[in-house]
Amino acid sequence: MKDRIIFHIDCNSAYLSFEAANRLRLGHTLDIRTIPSVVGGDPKTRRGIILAKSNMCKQYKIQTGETLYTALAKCPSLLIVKPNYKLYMKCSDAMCDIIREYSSQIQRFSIDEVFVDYTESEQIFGDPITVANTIRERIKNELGFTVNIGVSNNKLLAKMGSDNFEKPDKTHTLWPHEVKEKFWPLPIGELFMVGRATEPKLKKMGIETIGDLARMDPELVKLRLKSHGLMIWQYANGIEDSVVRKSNYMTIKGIGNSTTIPFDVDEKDMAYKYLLSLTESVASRLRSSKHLCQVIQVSIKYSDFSRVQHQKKLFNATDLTNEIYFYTRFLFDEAWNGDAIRHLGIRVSNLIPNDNIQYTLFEDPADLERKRKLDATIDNIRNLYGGSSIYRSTLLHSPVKPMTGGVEESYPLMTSLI
DNA sequence: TCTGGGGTCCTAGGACCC
DNA sequence: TCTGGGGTCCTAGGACCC
Repeated sequence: MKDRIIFHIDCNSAYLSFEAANRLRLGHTLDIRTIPSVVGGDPKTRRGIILAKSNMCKQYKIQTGETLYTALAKCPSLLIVKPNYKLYMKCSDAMCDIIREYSSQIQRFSIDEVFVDYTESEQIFGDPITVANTIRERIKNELGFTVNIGVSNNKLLAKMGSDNFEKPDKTHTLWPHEVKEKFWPLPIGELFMVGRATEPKLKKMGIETIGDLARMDPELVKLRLKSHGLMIWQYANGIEDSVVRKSNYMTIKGIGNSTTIPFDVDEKDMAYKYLLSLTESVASRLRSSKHLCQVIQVSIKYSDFSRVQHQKKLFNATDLTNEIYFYTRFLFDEAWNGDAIRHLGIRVSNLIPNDNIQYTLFEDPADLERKRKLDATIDNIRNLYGGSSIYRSTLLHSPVKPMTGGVEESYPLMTSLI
């Protein structure tokens, strides 16, 4: 069988580059990439962490994920921009439009990452490196931001090629014959799927580089780290054969929303209000995806950052806001230990298509139809006039918004496995 | 560095069944 | 019968990604 040719295209400092390009397009004269600047949340609402940073932040040792507070201490003149996800989505769409001109086999891995299967396109467009460079130049010239492109025979090596070598605005190959020389010397923490917890375990085994892991006995790694160990051993050896899937939109596994509350909550009623607001978003997204859920999960993060999570499998699948809210309260009561709450989340999963509603023995089908119609009507009003156009009376005179969380439709979803 | 919000998958233990 | 083993379901928690 013919070897595949895979690209991985990765935006450099995505959110910050998108902001910079947009400001220039609007006529600003300052390119915020040339000064210390970050995209981040609002510290007043306790969402103050850095999501993306300009290259100039490096000299101040500002890190992605740290608080704006500590970053400002390192660099008082730091420019802070609030995130604008609608803009980022537009940039991502525009980038994909360019990429699609060169292959129909593309997979949006996240808002700023795309896999491309170039195998079939080679006979039309020619040399993959030349085309990768063309795509890179076109994105820079037409959209105003830069990308790194990794080229190889599988998705893992393509991704490692775009992530781990010189940035920004570069194309790198990481063909299997280059693995030993270019891939193996990298520190083990750079390997996809080796994170905060796995890295120290590997280091304890004397593994410092990706090559160290690749040369280990796979049985030994599996013994210590189970199936995850075997997987990262294969990754270290450049072994990975998943296909570039057109879209994972149809195979969505769950829908969740969560929020950090601007103040600590220690009253059940206030917690319920946030849960209701979250339920409104989750249930409405569930209905618009045309699914019913069979599992509901509530998670609580306390002010000391410890967290608990309780879930329940339902007897009958549902998409009704009120029914989901009922179980949400039940699960919250079960899980909450009375301590001050910082963060609340709701997730629904075990989804099934909504085209075949099971009527229960104990419920009047006409009554269920009425409830479904009510939800559908509310969804329609919100689609037409916005999320705040219709309020639950309990949320009217409270700090809680009628809906909390939610993502744009067709927002690219990623899975932890590539 | 005192840590957002959106996801997915894996594992271990207990309940329950045959 | 107080004792086995295997299978499946459910739940809580952990790990990883961007």
